Amino acid sequence: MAIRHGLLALLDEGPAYGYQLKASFEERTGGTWPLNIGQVYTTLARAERDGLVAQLEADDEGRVVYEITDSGRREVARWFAEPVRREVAPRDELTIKLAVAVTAPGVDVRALVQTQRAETMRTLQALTRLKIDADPPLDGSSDTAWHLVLERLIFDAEAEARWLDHVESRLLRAKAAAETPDQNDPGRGPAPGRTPRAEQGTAR
Amino acid sequence: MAIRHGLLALLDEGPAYGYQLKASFEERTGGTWPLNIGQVYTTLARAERDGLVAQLEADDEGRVVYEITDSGRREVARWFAEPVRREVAPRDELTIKLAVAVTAPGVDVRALVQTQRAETMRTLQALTRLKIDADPPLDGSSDTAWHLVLERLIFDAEAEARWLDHVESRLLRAKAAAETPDQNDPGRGPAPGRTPRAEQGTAR
DNA sequence: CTGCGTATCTATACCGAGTATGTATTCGCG
DNA sequence: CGCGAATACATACTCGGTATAGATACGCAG
Repeated sequence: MAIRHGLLALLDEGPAYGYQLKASFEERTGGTWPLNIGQVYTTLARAERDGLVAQLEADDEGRVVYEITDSGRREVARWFAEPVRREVAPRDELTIKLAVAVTAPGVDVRALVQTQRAETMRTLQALTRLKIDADPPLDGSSDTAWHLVLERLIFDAEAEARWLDHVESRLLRAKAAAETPDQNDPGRGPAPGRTPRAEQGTAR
Repeated sequence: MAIRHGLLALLDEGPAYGYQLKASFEERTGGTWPLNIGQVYTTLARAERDGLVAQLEADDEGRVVYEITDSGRREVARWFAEPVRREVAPRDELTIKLAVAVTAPGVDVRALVQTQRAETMRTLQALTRLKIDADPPLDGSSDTAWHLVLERLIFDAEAEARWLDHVESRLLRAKAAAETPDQNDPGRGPAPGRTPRAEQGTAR
């Protein structure tokens, strides 16, 4: 519902038509998040269905202008007042991939991690370059939003890189533990020659 | 396509039916990502349509068993070999909210940030508690995957908290800069009245 | 042993986000 | 003039995700 609320918040600043909303939204995120125009119209249609916005009469050029309703205004206020709750963790493709990979036989997890790390660092560098180029408008200019978005992307990419390093060191430690099957770690080392969890889940 | 590939990778280890796949998937992520069973069937149906899996004859109990095809196997290999590329930044609700909030009139951004920070810290603590409880199976046990997932969630939550702090300090500096419009900050303060990088991305 | 709840198993309808495409008009510009 | 880009709206489609329905099997309390 992020898009819906975002558009609603824009409409809270005054009536607008679809294309205008698309442009406003993209401007605020510095083009980081291009919005498909079709999505704007369907989202507006759904918001209208739910009584959050209403169509005004078309303007001089025949454009369909939308206006926020009282109900919509309340919804925007609620959206801003309530924090985003991460009850269900967002499904991240990389995390899924690694979770499956470490438990699947015959997957070279270390290669996977290293390939991914290189890619993540590439992303991170591209973002950093963008940030340097676009440098710091310390004022309250309209670019602040775009900077915040950019910095969020950087923080996330850094977290991803750190996690990949962490995964790698964990893999190394697991490997070391497996290769020194002497005691000294009572009961932890898996029995050599067999893969734990040969069964799994829905035992038939 | 994360779900599709995840299920495909599971099928790469041997034929299975829908419910089994759901259970396997959830087991590998320690229940972090409950998978709606309906999604499994539709995903399997689409994968079958695309020639990645095929139905075997129903087993003794009449369950619909799927098998991966050669094409599917290639797809899995490709998935593991290629890194996840973040070409288009994922749309994060919080980031959208803040980007809109800082440019919207009449939104108390600092309150928003603080409310969100409290919520993020709550999430982070809950995750940390989980991690401590479930503690470290340093072996190659079946819990490794679940630990990785959990740690990823923690890293992400930490990044979010750090970002919120960063946003707050940026807001403070902007406020300070606005309240002391004297110089004394050579070259940093933007020329009053104009915004650098007015173009950028989707130039309006 | 009867029946109630829970787990297993499949299936379909629906929604929202996202993409692709089609169509028409306006506007800058060589 | 005309061509391409920008503006503007609309629809069809895919995919991930949720809700719900319905069927059978199983444990176990009364």
